[in-house]
Amino acid sequence: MKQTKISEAVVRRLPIYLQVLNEMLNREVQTISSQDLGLKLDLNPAQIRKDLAYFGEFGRKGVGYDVVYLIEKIRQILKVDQTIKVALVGAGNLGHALCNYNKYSKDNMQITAVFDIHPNKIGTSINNLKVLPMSKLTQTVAEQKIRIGIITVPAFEAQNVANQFVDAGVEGILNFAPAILRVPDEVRIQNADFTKELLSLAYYLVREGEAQNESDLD
Amino acid sequence: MKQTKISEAVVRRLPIYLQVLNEMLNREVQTISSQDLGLKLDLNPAQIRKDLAYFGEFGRKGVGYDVVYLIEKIRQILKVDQTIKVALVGAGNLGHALCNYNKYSKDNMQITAVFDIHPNKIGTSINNLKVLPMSKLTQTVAEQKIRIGIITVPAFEAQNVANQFVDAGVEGILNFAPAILRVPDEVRIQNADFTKELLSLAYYLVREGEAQNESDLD
DNA sequence: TAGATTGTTAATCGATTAACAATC
DNA sequence: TAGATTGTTAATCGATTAACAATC
Repeated sequence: MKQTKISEAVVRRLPIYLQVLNEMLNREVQTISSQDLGLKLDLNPAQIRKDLAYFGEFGRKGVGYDVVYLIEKIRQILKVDQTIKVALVGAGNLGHALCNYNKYSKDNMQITAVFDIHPNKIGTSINNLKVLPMSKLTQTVAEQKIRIGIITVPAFEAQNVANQFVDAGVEGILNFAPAILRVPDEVRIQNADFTKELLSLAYYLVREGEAQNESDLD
Repeated sequence: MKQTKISEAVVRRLPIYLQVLNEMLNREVQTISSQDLGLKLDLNPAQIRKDLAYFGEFGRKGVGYDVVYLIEKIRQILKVDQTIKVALVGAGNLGHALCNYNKYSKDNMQITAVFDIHPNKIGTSINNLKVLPMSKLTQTVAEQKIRIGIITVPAFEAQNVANQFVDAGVEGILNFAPAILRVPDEVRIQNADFTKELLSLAYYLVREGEAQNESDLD
């Protein structure tokens, strides 16, 4: 109703807030101000207040935000107050890593099915999950009400897997393959390709023989 | 000299351009226009031209961009025309995955040393690299002229590893742990935490029982 | 009450896009 | 020459920040 169309930048900050809030929870902090949050995250307090205000009035003037309550609210916003089921295709090292993270996560996102294209992977177990053949994907997604697909296959297989996820009816795809995927508009794609992260990090290196001259003007 | 201070958004797009250009190269395409690139990437052609123009005049009016030449130029900008050495701490599944990617990558970023905190990992091999104890980190970074550190340890160990990387003199850190790391300003931190990616993806799911009403106004 | 901090409006800043002269 | 496409300026759009009344 009041939803003005939330920008991606805002949505990307919500999980970061959640992370700090969970840390606060562990330290049994009751209340946190936008000021404190801003200090921890190098963000402007006004921005944090504005981000949260898109979704409701979660704070108390003169006091700040109740940690437990704000966690609950952000979880609702992100829809992880309910369990969200996730399927993963690509039972390699990266697939294993994600399944393990999953096991220890407090978030309500659960990888409940793992698939692979290659016969030698099928039938092996990851975290008590049997690796299934791709032929079982559509059926499993429907039966288990899986809503998100994760792609951890090599780039050249990624589009094919994405197509199958889309046909099976997932609403979002997290893609780790270094490939540009085409999917219908109604399916959300999120890319998490660390080769690109690494390349953009390299940009900020100082080229050998080039002095850094940032301090010149101080 | 002409460097007006390039925004992060621009830097993050450069690896994406590089990816498409490499695909074009494989298909033996000689020349590509900002129009075509924009179509492939869902980006505005003017934005692409502007991004590239920050760094020089790489195109030809009426013709477009020479694929080979532009790849070369973007690699120079990202500083991956030279080999950049990378160290990784955390020889778990994720560490393995990154080392493997690395092996097949055409980019000049090389993981040349792997470390772990836990004695049972030390001495094992990943991709012909012996896993070293943390005590060897400083020395190895110096000797091998390693410039980037990757952190693939659990969250509670991440800050400690980051400190050691900083002390050893790396210029950038790619952090996969779901933790907020504090490092000096001159060290660049890039976070690649997929738990956050997954959470922000969940935001775009349609809550059960809520009809999607985007098509109402068409 | 005095101090602190929210939610929100207005001001600022920066990024994206449109438009077009230059030119291949 | 006519058509295409760049590099760049100006216009637009959107995101961040400052400021402050409301209020705990």
